[in-house]
Amino acid sequence: MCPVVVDRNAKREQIAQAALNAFSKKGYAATSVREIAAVARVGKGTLYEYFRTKADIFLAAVKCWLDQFETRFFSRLEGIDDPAQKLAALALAFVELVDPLDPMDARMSVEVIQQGILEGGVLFHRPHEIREMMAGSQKMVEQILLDGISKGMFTPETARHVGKIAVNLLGYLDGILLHAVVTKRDFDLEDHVAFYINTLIHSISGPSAG
Amino acid sequence: MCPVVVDRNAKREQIAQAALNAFSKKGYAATSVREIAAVARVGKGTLYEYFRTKADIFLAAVKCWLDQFETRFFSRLEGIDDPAQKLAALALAFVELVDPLDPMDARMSVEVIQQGILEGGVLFHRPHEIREMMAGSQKMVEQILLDGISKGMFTPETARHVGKIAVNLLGYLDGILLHAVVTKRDFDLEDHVAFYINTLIHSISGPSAG
Amino acid sequence: MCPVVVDRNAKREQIAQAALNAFSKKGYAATSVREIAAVARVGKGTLYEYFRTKADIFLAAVKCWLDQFETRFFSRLEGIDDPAQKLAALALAFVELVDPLDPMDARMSVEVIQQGILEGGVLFHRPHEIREMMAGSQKMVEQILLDGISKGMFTPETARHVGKIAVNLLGYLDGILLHAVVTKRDFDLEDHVAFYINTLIHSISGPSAG
Amino acid sequence: MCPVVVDRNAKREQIAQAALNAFSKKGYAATSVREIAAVARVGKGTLYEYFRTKADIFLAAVKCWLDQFETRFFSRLEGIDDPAQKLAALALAFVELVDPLDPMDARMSVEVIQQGILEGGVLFHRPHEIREMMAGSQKMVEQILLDGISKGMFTPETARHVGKIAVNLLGYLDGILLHAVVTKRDFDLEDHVAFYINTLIHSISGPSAG
DNA sequence: GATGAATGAGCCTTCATTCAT
DNA sequence: CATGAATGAAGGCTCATTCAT
Repeated sequence: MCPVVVDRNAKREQIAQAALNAFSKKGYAATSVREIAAVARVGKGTLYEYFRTKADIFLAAVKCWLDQFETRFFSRLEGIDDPAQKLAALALAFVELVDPLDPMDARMSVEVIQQGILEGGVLFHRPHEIREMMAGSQKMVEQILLDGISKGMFTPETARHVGKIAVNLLGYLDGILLHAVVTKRDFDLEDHVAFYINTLIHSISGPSAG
Repeated sequence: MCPVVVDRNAKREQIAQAALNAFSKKGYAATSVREIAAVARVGKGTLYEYFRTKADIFLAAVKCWLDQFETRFFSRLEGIDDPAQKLAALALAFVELVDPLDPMDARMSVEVIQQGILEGGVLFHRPHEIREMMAGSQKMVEQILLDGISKGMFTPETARHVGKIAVNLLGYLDGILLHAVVTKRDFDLEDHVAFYINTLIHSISGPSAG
Repeated sequence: MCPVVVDRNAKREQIAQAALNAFSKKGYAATSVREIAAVARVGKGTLYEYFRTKADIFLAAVKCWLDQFETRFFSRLEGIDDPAQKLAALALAFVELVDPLDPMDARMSVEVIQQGILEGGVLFHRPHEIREMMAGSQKMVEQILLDGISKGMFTPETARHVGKIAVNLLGYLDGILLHAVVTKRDFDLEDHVAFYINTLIHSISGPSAG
Repeated sequence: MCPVVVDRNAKREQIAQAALNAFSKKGYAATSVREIAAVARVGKGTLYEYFRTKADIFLAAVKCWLDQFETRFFSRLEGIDDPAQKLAALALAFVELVDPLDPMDARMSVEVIQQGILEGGVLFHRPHEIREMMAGSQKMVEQILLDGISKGMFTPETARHVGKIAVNLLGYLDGILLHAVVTKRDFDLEDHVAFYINTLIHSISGPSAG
């Protein structure tokens, strides 16, 4: 007559968020379904009402993580117009989003890479999903570069390398973040990134930029 | 009085090598000791004659991997004197050592990072080991830079940034390699790395370099 | 909201009882959890829903055994008032509770002793538990003796030895039971015990008892 | 031409002795063949030159234990003539042979009982061996009693009960020793045994003994 | 819809025994 | 004769998944 209406999507989201917390602490393999259920404050069986397998839960957690990351990320870039400043802001946003004491983001990055690389990894046969995760950021960086060129701030020659520059920048950011996390940050991350960005901007700026 | 004589060290090494193959395919958690034994072509019990635990086997595999990497690496740099060329060679060595079809190295990198980052990871409480693994490469890059400065090829100002430049370079290389592996190399890795190195060298070279 | 309701305590008890049967047949070490599960008619995994380890199962089985023993034991002594008769009844109860064809009690005694004595035994570091198991019986015997003294049936001098007499009696009973079990009862157990009790009672009875 | 002559029996004995030490510390199941070999200071393979199985080693250890026990035992009784004193000496010999700090004897007793009682126990299908182990002591006690009777120190009626008295005495001694070991001797063992013996002797002595 | 009791495949590890030397 | 390297069966235990309620 009056069935309890539950927003299935909301609950899925809640579970995915809980799973994200769990997975980013101990990784996919070491996180048990029981733990996820406990963190999500639902019964173990309930998980299987919303997801078919543990792997599905992981996928949802990854999506959850990406969404949150994007949201936080864009809010950092809002209102910045100058392309050079925008590049710097983008890089620093990456950096600042990694809390050295709770480096959930970095851990999830590694876990995602892991699961995508390894045979038998949860994402191994889903290159599409992985490709998609990365495409967004690349487009964004390219856009900034093209904008700078059209504004005359970056040399026209830069146009020939936008793809390379974007991929390199994102690769660098991921790599330096990993190093920071792995070494428990025994170097000044912000400083290093700023140095990289300065060099980059300098190399693509026209002579008038000096 | 006359027991079977076996070179225990050689056998350890052989097992470690086999374990390396196994671990780099499926990761630590997903690789069972049974599989390791099968790859090493020994009985399951034999593993425990040479190692106390699965974690110990992993450690040995990591060491094995590092050793091999260093060996191959140094052989690439032999006989190169020009600092700029040396930097380029170093970067390309990194790149070329990652076989896109069997990217063992990248996978082990990720696995090692993983085990070092994650709570309960095999390397979690061994930051010393991890730090050590990374220190060698950094020193090497710094040495090349200083050499270039003393030879007047790199600007004296570069001296103030050798640490940063080295860390950034290595971070970049790891990051871009990961991207290459994860995306199954849908960009031209060598080209991207060459571009990065050119930009770097250009930015630290004196005006006469132009 | 509406999960399967199971009386967890009842199930624990049921498993403990099954474990008791298994352990008393083959001992702690030689009984596998698989066997316990089979006897309890549950899955292997289910055991671990109710107990943390095999050792915990053993402990529960021991408690189960003690409880049952006490219950059967007290029912034998009910309604007997005469102290001498009570001593005799107590001894015979011990005896009769050991079925020569299924001498579970004696076997569990030995197993408990074993696990308590041996380095690495499950009960080795729980002297408290063992002490407690034994204290009850001793108190009971002492009470009977004191009762007999106050009724003038046992000599006042007996009072000085109640502790010794009780410990000796219980030691004797355990020892003679073990012999009976070990030798598969090739002597008349009841007769021997009766003889011992008669001698004991005679030695502590006043001259008027003659 | 000149083969090394090794006294196989001596080596067997040496191994059995080492095994005895090992078994009496941790019991049959928990003692590994490797440990026995280590204690015996021989190679693991060597054990199998002298024994067919671990069970055989245990048997030899048991025999070794019994032999030593008897030897020590008889040396205590030498030169005592008075039957009553002899009984007392015999009982105290039992007691004194159990070192409270290294209660090897008691542990071996339990282990032997264990292995004889339990299904699958090493001695389970060897009742003959067990029977034999016990027969010697019983005969000895009976002999003392008969001697006392013929000397007029024990009542003629005692003759009807020599078997019972002997079995009871030995049962008592085993039982009280076990209690002493299990409770880590929290009662005065010698005192209790002396009390038992006094009562026994008193009950079988003629009126003139008073 | 929600739950947690139940399960067995599969994990890492130990160990008695064999056998080449 | 003496050895220890090699082994696989078997052990205790975990955990993703199912299912009755």
